[in-house]
Amino acid sequence: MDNPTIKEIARRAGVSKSTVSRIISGNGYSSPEARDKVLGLVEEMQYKPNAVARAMVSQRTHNIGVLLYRRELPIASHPFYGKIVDAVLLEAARLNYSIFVTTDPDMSYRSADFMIEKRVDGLILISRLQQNVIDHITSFGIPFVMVNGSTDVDGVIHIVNQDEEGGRMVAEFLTQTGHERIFVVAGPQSHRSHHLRLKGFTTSIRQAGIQEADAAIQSAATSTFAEGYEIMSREWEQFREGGYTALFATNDMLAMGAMKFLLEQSVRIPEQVSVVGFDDVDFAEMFSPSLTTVKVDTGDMGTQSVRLLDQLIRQEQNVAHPNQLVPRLIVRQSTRSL
Amino acid sequence: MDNPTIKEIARRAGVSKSTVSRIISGNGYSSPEARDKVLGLVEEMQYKPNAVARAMVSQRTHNIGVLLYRRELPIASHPFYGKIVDAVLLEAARLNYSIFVTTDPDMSYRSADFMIEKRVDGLILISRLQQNVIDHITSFGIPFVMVNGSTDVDGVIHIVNQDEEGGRMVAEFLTQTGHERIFVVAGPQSHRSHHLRLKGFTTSIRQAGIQEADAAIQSAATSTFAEGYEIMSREWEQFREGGYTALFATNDMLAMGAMKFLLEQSVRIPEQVSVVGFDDVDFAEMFSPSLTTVKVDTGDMGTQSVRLLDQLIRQEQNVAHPNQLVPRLIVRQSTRSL
DNA sequence: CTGAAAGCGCTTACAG
DNA sequence: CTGAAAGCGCTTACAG
Repeated sequence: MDNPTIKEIARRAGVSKSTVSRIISGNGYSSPEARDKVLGLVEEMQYKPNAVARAMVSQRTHNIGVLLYRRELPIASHPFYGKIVDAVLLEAARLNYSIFVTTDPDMSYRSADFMIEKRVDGLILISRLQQNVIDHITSFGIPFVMVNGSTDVDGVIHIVNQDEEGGRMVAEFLTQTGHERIFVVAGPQSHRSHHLRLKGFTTSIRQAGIQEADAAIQSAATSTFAEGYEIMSREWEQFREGGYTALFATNDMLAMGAMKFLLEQSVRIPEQVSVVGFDDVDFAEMFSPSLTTVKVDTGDMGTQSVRLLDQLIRQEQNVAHPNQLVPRLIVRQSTRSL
Repeated sequence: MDNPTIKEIARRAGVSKSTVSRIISGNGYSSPEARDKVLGLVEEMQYKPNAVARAMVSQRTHNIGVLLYRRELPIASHPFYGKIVDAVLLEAARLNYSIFVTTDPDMSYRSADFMIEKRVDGLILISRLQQNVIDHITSFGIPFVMVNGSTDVDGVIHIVNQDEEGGRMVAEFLTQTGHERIFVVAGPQSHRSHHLRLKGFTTSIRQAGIQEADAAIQSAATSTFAEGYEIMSREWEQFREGGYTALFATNDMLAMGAMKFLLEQSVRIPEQVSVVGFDDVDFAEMFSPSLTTVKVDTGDMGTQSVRLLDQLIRQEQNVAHPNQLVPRLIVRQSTRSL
């Protein structure tokens, strides 16, 4: 029942453990006879090298920890962060790493410490993380990269989208299609992405000579569908009386939550109101009407995070900080020209 | 930079490695003086026990591998399976296991073998897996449980929903609310859950004396939103001319895909057609109109899978096979009484 | 090309 | 209560 060891193979093959090790790992010389014998036994006995023992001597586990800092569910199934995780999984497999996925509802050191005890080769930190957690991780000298974090940190590789540019794209698109009265639902401004999306949007809108926009910015406490719905229902009076022709939310979930409320009030989208989101989560295309949005390349985020982390782990010199990812406006059914 | 070891602590504390080990692990006796000294150093040097070394001697890694057998993205972010993964993550943390999440697009032994090499304590197998993979894993004697697999396997703990019962609930709900002409989109019948949902539905519908239903069953090749949309557009003529007042799909994604097509044809839901799905993925409630569906308790699936696996790992006697989870009909905006 | 020895960082009897 | 020794399953110089 127990897995056979190199020792057992050596015994049966009539050679030393060293020889078996060399043959299996492919490092060093071996005679064809020994090779045939050993490889035959490996096959026959279904020998699987013990990665734990290997890690012990090589001081490399080939494991990477993904830390998803989220206070609540969903975690891995999050419509945005889950996409990053998926890409991480795929790229990690390509580079022969295994992935520990962990979360830390308490936003404490706990899960980071746990990963350190497991001696992961590196860490991928996703979403909101406090400065103190980063300091803590840094103090252990373990390689890590951040993905879409709340804030930039000096010297830390941080993979993010050009969110300000994305916000600008939304503003230009809406103004160029004739919208002037725009209602904005702005996600938590403590998070870099929501902050920059709003900033890019408002800056651009002002440049287009639209002033009223300011008054129509609603702050969302979270970035969820429920929150979008809630805000819209709370501000329904103001919205209706404001003569708004468009709505922009700093992410898709907020946008769709708001949209659902509007649809329930029999507001016709896009005939009466155009709606734009941000992220391009899967559901954006599925919603009815499908949502015009700015696509964030979450696949690239995940892929890059693994590649960069791998470079850090392998101690490559001068690992270049990544360029911010280029967003792309995707026009769907939820918007129209006036 | 390197993590301090027990040896270093021992040296500084002026005691032996054995003593340090006993104090840190809490097994065995130690004097208060030694304890103070050692614990002080642990704190000061930020000592983190090396879980790899511990695993080496204890023959337990406290790691669990989650194998998601899926041919395509999404993986961890899958609207249904991702929920199971989330629950697994949470329960695993509670029981002090770390989770490797892996996938295997080739449906081969590869990722299973990889997990075996990593010497995980056990495996959680989710979704479609071939019998040969199961045989392969079984041959290694590693504890594992299945969650929502394609098929039952003798002696293997398999956590599933009462899908046949759920199908029956849908049929009863629709017939009792006056529907007789029901259009059915049936997901891949090679998968246990789709098969049983359809079976429960058709059996019940026949008992209610409705015969025509048979003719209206459309087979879906996959269980995706795109497939639901595609089928509905392909069968649009037949659907319109058939006078159907209701549509049942064996999962939510198919249902919403079909619904989106209908909405695009200006079909009013539920006024003209009632739609029922199955699963209760997050989107079901968010969709507009929100989808009436049968809730599968994915949270419980994930939680139970970890608990049962833990029992197998700890070699508890007589681990009871779990009861099938009880589904629950959730009536939302997409259905109405005739 | 091969084998004996040391060592990766722990834990666990065992003797004292 | 404490320490020396052996061992978990490998890899890696080193000598031959």
